[in-house]
Amino acid sequence: MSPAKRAPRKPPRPYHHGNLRRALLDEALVTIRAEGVEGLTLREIGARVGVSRTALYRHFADKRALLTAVATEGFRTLREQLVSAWDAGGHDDAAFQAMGVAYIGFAVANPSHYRVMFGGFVHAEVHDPELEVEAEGAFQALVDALAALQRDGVMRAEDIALMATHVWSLVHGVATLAIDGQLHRTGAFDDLVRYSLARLRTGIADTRKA
Amino acid sequence: MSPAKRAPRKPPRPYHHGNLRRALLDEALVTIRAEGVEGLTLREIGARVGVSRTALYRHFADKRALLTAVATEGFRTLREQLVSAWDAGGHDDAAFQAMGVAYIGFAVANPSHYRVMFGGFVHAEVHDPELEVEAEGAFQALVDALAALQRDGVMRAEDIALMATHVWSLVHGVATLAIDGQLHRTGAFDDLVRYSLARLRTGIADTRKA
DNA sequence: ACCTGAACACCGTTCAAGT
DNA sequence: ACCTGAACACCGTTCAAGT
Repeated sequence: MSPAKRAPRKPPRPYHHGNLRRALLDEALVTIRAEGVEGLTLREIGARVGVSRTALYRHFADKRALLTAVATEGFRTLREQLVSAWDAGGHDDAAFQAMGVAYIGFAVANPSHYRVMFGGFVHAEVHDPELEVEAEGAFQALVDALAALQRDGVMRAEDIALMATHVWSLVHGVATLAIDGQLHRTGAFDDLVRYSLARLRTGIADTRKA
Repeated sequence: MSPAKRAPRKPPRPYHHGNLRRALLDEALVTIRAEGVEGLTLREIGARVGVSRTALYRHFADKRALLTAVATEGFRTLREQLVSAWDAGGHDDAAFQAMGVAYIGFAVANPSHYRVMFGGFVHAEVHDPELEVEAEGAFQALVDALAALQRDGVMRAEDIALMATHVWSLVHGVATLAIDGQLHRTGAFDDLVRYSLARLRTGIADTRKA
């Protein structure tokens, strides 16, 4: 049979040839967004993608491996967005604020990803090297920015790991409270982000005479 | 043979007469602490307490109701510890730092409670009045302290809800990162808590001339 | 290689029945 | 009132078998 005349009567499934993995990940994200991580079932994902319940095990060792892949992807995207904000802003004080907005914005825009990244579903004593690399990379973007600002005399010249973790804690706190619907006591969300980042900056700014 | 005539051969179960609820809650906490909220199964709790799988439904409507009860209890304890720290410290600047230490300390000492309180297992659009009251109470303890400090000219006279949420975000961020094992990049945990609370204070302190 | 159905050992929850 | 066993409709995962 020549390739020319063998047009298949049944069009091949779009996930064939290696993109089943991608389709499963996308479907997982949609499901988590709609029903929470708790509501994620492998069977339903398979059904939605149009594949048997066990097809998923060709691409992921188990359910946790799926979630680890989601988290890994999330850290990579987060790092990209942090670096973008820092670079686009010109590596100065305002760019740092923009990084903070980008961090919280990522979490609020991708709550499914963020919850899997930090919800304790993955990190509990599991050592996935790829996940570790991406998580480290995102943290490093923050460290790099702070180091530059310290060099320029904008921020206090203090232990960089302590300062970066302090900053991370604040944006992580705002992000998780927002995602978990705990901010109904406060006014507009944008006002909170602006206020919180301004107070953060005051707390770590270098106020010595030049 | 028997030690005494009135000694029952089968000692009565300790959970009878109303304390089965208490026993179930305690066992749930132990299990969550050991295996995470994910690993909590009603059947195992029943078995551990020495009761059938369905006995639990006499005291809780369903699994979520059990978790809601755990969360409610957690908010109540948290409020008590925050108020204690604030009162014992004499309602001043140092007492506020002590409140911060108490908040983070509660989370780290009671990760099971804390995870259920904020892990998104309960709060998603569920309106439990008792839970709401206790959560509000804990937040109010923070608001009250900040209001007093604003009155005394220690903290900036800014929107109290914004400021309280900012403070809450930071301690919540430190607490959750600690619980989720994300702070291995930083040095000693106590140093981080001290540093972070000091930078928080600088950020919201009133620096006007008297 | 990639996918499938059947099967296994679990879940949360309901319910008729016991004391 | 409080507790029980049996039953139902689900899970994640394994495995022999198909293409």
